[in-house]
Amino acid sequence: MQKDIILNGDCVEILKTLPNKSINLIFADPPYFMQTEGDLLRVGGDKFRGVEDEWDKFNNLAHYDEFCKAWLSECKRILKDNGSIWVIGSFQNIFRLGYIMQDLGFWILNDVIWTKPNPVPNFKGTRFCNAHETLLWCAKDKNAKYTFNYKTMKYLNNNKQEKSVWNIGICIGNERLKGDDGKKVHSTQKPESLLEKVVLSSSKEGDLILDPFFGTGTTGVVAKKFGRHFLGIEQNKLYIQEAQKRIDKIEIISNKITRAELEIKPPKVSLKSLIKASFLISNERLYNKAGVYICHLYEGEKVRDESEILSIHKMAAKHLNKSNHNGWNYFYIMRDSKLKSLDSLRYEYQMQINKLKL
Amino acid sequence: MQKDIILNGDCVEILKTLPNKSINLIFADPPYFMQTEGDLLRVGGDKFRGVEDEWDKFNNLAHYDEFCKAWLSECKRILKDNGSIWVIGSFQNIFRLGYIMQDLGFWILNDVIWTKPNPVPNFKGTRFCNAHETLLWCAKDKNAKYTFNYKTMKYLNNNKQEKSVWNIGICIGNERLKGDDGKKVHSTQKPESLLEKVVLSSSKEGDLILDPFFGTGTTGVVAKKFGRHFLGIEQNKLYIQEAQKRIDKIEIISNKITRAELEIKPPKVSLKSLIKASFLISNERLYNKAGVYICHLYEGEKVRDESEILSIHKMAAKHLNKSNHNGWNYFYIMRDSKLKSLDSLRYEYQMQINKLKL
DNA sequence: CATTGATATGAATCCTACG
DNA sequence: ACGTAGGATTCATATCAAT
Repeated sequence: MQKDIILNGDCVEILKTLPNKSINLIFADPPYFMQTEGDLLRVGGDKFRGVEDEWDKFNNLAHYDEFCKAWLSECKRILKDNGSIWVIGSFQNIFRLGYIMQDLGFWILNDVIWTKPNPVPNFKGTRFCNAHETLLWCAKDKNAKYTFNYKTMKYLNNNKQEKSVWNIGICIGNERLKGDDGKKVHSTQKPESLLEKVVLSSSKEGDLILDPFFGTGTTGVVAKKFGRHFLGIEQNKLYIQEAQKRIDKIEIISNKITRAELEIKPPKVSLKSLIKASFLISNERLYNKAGVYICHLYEGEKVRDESEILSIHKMAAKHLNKSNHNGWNYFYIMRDSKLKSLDSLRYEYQMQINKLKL
Repeated sequence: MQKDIILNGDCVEILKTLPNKSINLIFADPPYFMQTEGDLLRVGGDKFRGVEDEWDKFNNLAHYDEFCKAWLSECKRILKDNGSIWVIGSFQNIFRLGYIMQDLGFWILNDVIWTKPNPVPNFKGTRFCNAHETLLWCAKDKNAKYTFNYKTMKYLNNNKQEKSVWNIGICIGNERLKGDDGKKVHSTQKPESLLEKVVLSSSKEGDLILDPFFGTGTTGVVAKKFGRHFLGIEQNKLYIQEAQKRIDKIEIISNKITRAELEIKPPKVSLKSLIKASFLISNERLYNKAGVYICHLYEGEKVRDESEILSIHKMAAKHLNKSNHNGWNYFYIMRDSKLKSLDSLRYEYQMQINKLKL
């Protein structure tokens, strides 16, 4: 299957040609069906140019629904079982999209709010200024596994759990593509920083990311930058040209964030193997963080205190008066009159194993 | 029709008894159909108590849809033509609600995001922390008029246009109703500050506000406080008791904000009537803000410059090189060697008229 | 009384690899 | 597919006890 290309043509027709379960991640920014009528004039009388493109014209809601069912059904078919899909919209269309996706069996993981510090104001003072758009992030079905680089997102959010509300400026300045006439090339170009969160949170290095409404290629730019592959679908040849120019300029970044190295799980190590490798001594005494003796190793896999034989986790929980706790983080051994955590031992063991393999 | 009472019984059945076009504003906080399964344990093993109420149980999405179609249809019937409706939900249900409301012909004015600075975290690190809920604000149909106290909301937002994203803390502390056991009375009590924005933005003093899922009565509390009437529907008698206790304690506030006095429009006055009342002189010269002569009054309704006869608005626009402009704010006359705006004259004229009426 | 620290809790679609 | 065991996972705020 070809990668890192932009296919020119009708979205649904091209989606139909793609093989089943072949895509890791989909980002879709479909027409919003804005249903605007007449001209909106700024104070002073010049015309506000929002979205007036032919691609945003539909006869009615039913027509729009039908279109969305078609492309979303194909997306579900071509998505890998452990893939996920992002769809962006605004109040005009996001309720159509969400409803249809639920009906198709997609399982909503989050609705993410993109709040804009610099939205287009409501010129006429007739409503609240529409200062956000909504993204739907869905797994293929209720029980499907999916990639979520939780720790990466936490790290990038000042070491706090990332929330469902993202504050990101709209695409302006140098990032915004402009034609020779100085006018914006695409009426709804998305900011790269928005796509960066999408890509970093829900894909891995080398993944294939599909964007069925590629436009001027923000998805391709970010995918390439972070070492993912992309596949674009776009009807408009001018957009494709502009997108390709942008993408060709991008240099690939590879670091612990793009490679999602923060997501690496602690090594699976047994107490027995730690004893065998002389990281622990048979029947060795275990202490808590404060250096208080709690229990001792017992027959390899268990620990024993004054009354019971338990797993390290159950024993830790018992002495913390909780129903469960991670024993690796709770227990310490004494080495050279200093406390040393079991957790650090398993990492050291893992490193030794890795060296032996080389 | 009775007001300021809480009706006990089935939501849809009671809605059916209410007369057509009798309600100014609806605020609906329906069950969300959370679809949780099993227990969610906190670190340490104690159970998280979210929504486990019977009222949030439905067989499936189709069952939930059917329920929502029923109560939303009745809401549309009883809403006045110039009324509006607010509905709150989260990603589990808001796409059902939005889709159904669009199908019923409601016209979405805004989807407002309630972002929470203090949400329940995602304990297991499996998704983005769900830190918001969504409110839909809709008019009865596409062409319906509706109340929006734009200037009031702007005033309350540090004189900036209020946006579609509201940052409000969840309901905790003294505001949160607790039983004798110290546990929350209602699992989803909404903060009063949320309802305050709803009521102040989209209703007038004396309006009748319906809440078909009254719960512990936050809507009633805020409605009474701001001089609106309310009508509650609630199945649970305990909730009704608690709500009534809260409401009885409330004292009514009446000021320029609750009375929406900032919304008063400039008086509709003709140039002719200003001349007739001697606020203007026939053929009087008009100046711009800088005191530069622009044109003079011409036959009562128009103004004339060196080349054209136009309305004051078109003339202002012409001299500003715009396609339109408010002439009342652009033009000044000379009185006692000082400039005086046409705008101030129409207010003075209006005041004189009002005094004569008394 | 002010400050610090421990504990409780809020609309939640909340684990996963292995046998 | 299903059960089981191992073990990974939270932020803001209110309350209350201790200093």
